[in-house]
Amino acid sequence: MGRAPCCDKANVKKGPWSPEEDAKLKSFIEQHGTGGNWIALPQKIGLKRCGKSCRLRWLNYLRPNIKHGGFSEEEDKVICSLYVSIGSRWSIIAAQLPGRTDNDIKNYWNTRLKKKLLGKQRKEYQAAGRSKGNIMRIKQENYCNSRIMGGQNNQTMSSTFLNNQMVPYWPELPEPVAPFFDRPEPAHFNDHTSVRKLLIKLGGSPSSDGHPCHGCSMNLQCPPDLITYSATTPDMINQRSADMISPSVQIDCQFETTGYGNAEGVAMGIVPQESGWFPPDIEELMCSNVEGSDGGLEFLCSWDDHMMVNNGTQLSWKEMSSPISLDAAPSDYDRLPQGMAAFDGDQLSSDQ
DNA sequence: AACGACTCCAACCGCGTTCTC
DNA sequence: TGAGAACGCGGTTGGAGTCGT
Repeated sequence: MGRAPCCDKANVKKGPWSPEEDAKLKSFIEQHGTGGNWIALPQKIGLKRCGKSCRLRWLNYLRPNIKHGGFSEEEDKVICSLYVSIGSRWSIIAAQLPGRTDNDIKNYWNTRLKKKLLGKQRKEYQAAGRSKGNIMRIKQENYCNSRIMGGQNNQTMSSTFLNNQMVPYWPELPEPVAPFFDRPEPAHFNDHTSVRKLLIKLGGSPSSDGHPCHGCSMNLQCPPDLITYSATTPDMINQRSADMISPSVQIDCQFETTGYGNAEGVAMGIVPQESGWFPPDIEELMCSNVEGSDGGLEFLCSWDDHMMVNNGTQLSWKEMSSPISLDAAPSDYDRLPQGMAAFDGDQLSSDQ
């Protein structure tokens, strides 16, 4: 038995909203709130719209204090940083950018930001005319230096982020174990995942031999086989997963994680190092993030270190106290009871 | 001016999660 | 406790606008 439709599809209007419909919806919600039931709301107002459509329209367009377009550099950085950390969880990212909606950020990322980053990096690579090996070596040194210099604790990261001085500290969110065999084959290039991995890579740098910290003066232990790891059976994967979260490898190998996590939120998963895993243009880009470029990704380098390591100790998700509020996401607006006027007033007055 | 390619974004769709009874 | 309803989210699509030829 399939899922019941949320509304009578035959009797609902679809497509762009008219100014009259907008006015009706806005006026009603401002006066009465949503009543906690989007499905019933269109009937109350006399709109021939699906409740879900009303909700979307309100959240993405009619809600007070919505900003459209004109993303700042700071916002770009926050989006990229959070994308690296948590992936395409647009609602969480949106919660950190006041006035932005998840849909807006998603569109911005897919249509502009991603291309902007890719385009810049390609140009610089072509202009630099450097060999991949040289660039990787430079970047690796850069990464290791930043790692050695790193040492900020949670609190410092929190305050600097809140002052907009630095990209945020954002721990890996816990996810169900996503085994390594989930990674796409080269022939099935997964754009979201791969671009994210790319950003992670640009934020740090593996060495050419596959060890992320080869030559680094810190005593980092990261078995090379974890980097070029491959497993073909669930048993192998489980065993490797257990290995992965042992204390000796957690800290260093986090840098190469895909963002997957185990139940405790300890990130697991390895970005494949084999040449040819990324498509040619992405591989080219991966090698083009040279020191001193203004491609806009350098901030990821220092941030990745801090993101994963706190005073030399791997923290689980539960142990971390994110400075970024997960509450008060824009979508919480519609949960407000009828007495939402106070909230509205505060929001509006602070914005005017 | 006309046309096709491309870009952008509002809106839709489907599915996992949460809530309610 | 389980089923159905509703919510919330991320991926995708359609079409209007823009650009290049």
